[in-house]
Amino acid sequence: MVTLAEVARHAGVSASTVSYVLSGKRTISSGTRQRVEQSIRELGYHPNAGARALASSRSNIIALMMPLRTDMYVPVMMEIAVAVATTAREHQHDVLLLTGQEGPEAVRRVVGSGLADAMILMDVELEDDRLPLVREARRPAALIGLPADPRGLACVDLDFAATGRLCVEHLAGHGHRDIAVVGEAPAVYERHTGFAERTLDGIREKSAELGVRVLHRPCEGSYESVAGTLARIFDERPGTTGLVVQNESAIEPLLSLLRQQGRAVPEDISVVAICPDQVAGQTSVALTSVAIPAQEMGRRAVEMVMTRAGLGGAPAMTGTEQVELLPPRLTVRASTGPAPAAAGPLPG
Amino acid sequence: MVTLAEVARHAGVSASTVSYVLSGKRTISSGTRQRVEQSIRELGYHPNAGARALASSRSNIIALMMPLRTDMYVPVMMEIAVAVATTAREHQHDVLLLTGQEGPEAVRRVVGSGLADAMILMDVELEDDRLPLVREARRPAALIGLPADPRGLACVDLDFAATGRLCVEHLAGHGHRDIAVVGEAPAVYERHTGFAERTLDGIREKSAELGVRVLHRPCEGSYESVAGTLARIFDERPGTTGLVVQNESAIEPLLSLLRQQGRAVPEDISVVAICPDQVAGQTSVALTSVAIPAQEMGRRAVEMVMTRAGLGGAPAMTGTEQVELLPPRLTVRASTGPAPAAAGPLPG
DNA sequence: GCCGAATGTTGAAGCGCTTCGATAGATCCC
DNA sequence: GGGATCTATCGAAGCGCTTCAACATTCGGC
Repeated sequence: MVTLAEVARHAGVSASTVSYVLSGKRTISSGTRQRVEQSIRELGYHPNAGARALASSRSNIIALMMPLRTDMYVPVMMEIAVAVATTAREHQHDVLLLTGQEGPEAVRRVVGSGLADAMILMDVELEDDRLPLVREARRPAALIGLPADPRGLACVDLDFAATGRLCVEHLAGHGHRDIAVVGEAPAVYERHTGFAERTLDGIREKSAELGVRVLHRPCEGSYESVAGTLARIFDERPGTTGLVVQNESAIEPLLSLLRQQGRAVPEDISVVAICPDQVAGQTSVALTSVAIPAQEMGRRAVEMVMTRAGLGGAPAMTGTEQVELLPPRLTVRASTGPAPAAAGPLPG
Repeated sequence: MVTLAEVARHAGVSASTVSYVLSGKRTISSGTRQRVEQSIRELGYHPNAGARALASSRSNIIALMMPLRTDMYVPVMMEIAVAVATTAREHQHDVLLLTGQEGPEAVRRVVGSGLADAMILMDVELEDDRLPLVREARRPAALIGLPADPRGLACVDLDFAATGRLCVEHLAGHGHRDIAVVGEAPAVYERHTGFAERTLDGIREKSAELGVRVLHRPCEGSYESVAGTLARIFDERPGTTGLVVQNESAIEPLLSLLRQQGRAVPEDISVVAICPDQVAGQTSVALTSVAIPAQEMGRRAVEMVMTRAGLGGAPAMTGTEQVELLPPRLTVRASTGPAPAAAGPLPG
C-alpha cells in the first residue's frame, strides 16, 4: 500500500504538505498542490482509514441501527437506509449497518470504540432502551421516529398526527361520515412505536371535529388477517364508506377482498393508504395516499448529525433538542370519491 | 476515553499484557487475566477501533455492496443484509453498507483505504464492472450471485437452474403439459443478472426432458403489467394449466387477477412461486413455492470471506475459485394440484 | 542441584496519519 | 528600506494499539 510519506517523497514535499493538500486545512500554493495531486494519482494513493481515524479521532463513519423485525414494512426501511448511505457519501462519510439484534450494547460498543462519529437510530420506540445511552454519549445522534421524551435529541419523522388528520379531512370532504382504520399489526401497538398511535390520534381528533365516526382495528399483513379485520369492520359498522389503511402489507389483500365482496372502489367504498408512492401507483386501483417520505427522512437524519458534528459547517450542538416533523402530502388518485349515500362535499 | 495504558496502570501490568489478554494471542496467567478484565470492566474500557486498525492492519469490518435498484425484490435484499450483519457480528466484525450508486469506485476506495477487510457483493451481474477490481484487490471477497466467469472468485447463490427444473418436475408430476413462466421485469433480463436466465434454462431443460411446453413472458410488478402478461399468456396458449412465477411483486396481483377471471387455484390452474416462505404463506391461497434462502446466502457469504481471510481458522486463500450453489427446496402448499384435463401424475 | 525448556510478562518500535508551532521568504506600509 | 504581517512549507510529536524480541521466572528431568 502506498503511504502519505511515499507520495510526499514522490512530489518532493513534506508529509504534512500532502496532508494539507488532502484536507484543505491550510493554504497550499497551486503549483505545489498540483504536483502533489499528480503524485497521488500516479501512485494510486488512498489514505489509510485507520491511521486517519487514530490521528484525527474521527472515523468518517455514521452508524445506522436498523430494526431486525419483520412486522415493519421493509421497503420503507430499505429506502431510508439507501437514502442515509447516499447522503452520507455526499458528506464524505460511510455507513455502518447495525441490526437491532445487539440492542443497546451496540450503541456502547460503537461509541466507546470511536468506530462511528455519529449514530442514526431507526424504528425508535416511545420508551427506547437505547435513548439513555445515546443521551450520555458525546456523539451526535439522530432518531428516525419520535420517542415519548425527545429532550436533548434530534428526531425526524413524518407528522403522523397531521397525516391522520389529512386522511380524515379528505374523506370527510367527500361526504364520508363513517370510516374505519385498518391499522398496523397488534405487535406494533404493543411495542409502543408511537407512529401508529399518533396517526390514530390525528384521525380521532379530526373526526371528532368534523363529526365523523371512526372504528379502528389492528391488522396483520396476511390475507386471512385482512379478511377477518374487514369482516369485523363491516359487521360492526355496515355503513362504513371510507377506509384508512396504515399497514402497507394489507393493501393488496384488502383491494382483492373488496373486489371479491363486490364492493367497488371508490364507488362503494373509498380507500386512503399511508404508504410509499411507488406502492400506491402499482395497485389495481391507483390509491389515494399519503406518502411516507422515506428518502427525505434518511436524508434529514444525516444532515442533522452532520450539523451537530460541526462537520456540516455549523458549530457542534449535541444535546440541543430538535424535532422535525415532515408535513404529510396527500396525493389524490383513483381510490377515493364521494360517499355513496351523501351528495358530495359538505357545504363550507 | 479510557485507553489501554490506563487499564494497564489500573491493573498494575504493562500495556502489552492488556493487549494480549484482549486478543488471547499469548498465554496469560489466570490471575493476571482476571485482574485485567476487572480493570477493563471497572473503567468501562473499549479499544479504539482506529488505533487497532492501524496497528494490526485489520479493521474488523466487512463491506457489503447492495444494489440501489428498485426492480429487485426488496425484502430478499434486506434479509440477506440482516443475515450478513448478524453473521459478521458472530465473527467480531461489523458491516459497512455501500450502495451500488458509487459503482466500482467504491471497491477501490474501500480496498485502498483499508476500511474493510473483506467485501461481499450483492446483485452481481454476468459481466460486472466490479469484478476486475475485486480480483486484483488482495482482499477476500464473496459474491452473492453468479457471474459469467467466476474464476478466482467465491460465489454463493441459489441453484436457480435446479430451481427451474424442480418447478417443472412438480408441475409435470401433476400432469401439467402446458406451462407459462411469469418472469422478472424486462430490465432484469437486459441487465443480464444471470439468475433469471438460469432459472429459465432449468425450466426449459426439464420441460424438454418431460415433454412439457413452456411459454416465457417477462413481467413487471404492477397490476397492469401482470394483467397484460396474463392476457398474452392465455391468448397465446389457452391450454396453460401451470404457472411459474419468478417476480415476487407479481404474485399478489396475479392471484387477484386469476380469481377475477374465474380461474380457480389450484383447480383450474396451478401456481408455483419462487419467493421467500413468508410471502408464500401470506397469500390468499398458500403458495407452493421454492424458497429463496436469503438468510443462508448472507450467512455463507460471510463465512466464505472469513475463511478466506484466514480469520475463521483456515489459511488465507484469496484467489481460489469456490462456487456454492444452494440446493432448492420446494414446499408444497395449496396452489398446485392435478392438471384439470389430465388424470393425475404421469405413470413412471 | 543444575541445565534447557516452558511459561508469563515487559519495553520499545512502529502502524500512517493529523496538527501544532516554527521557519523562511514574500509583501506591505509609512 | 526596515520592521510588521502574510503566505507557504516543514519537522516533530503524538493518536492508541499490536507485536516482536528479550527478559524473568518456574519447572521437570536426571
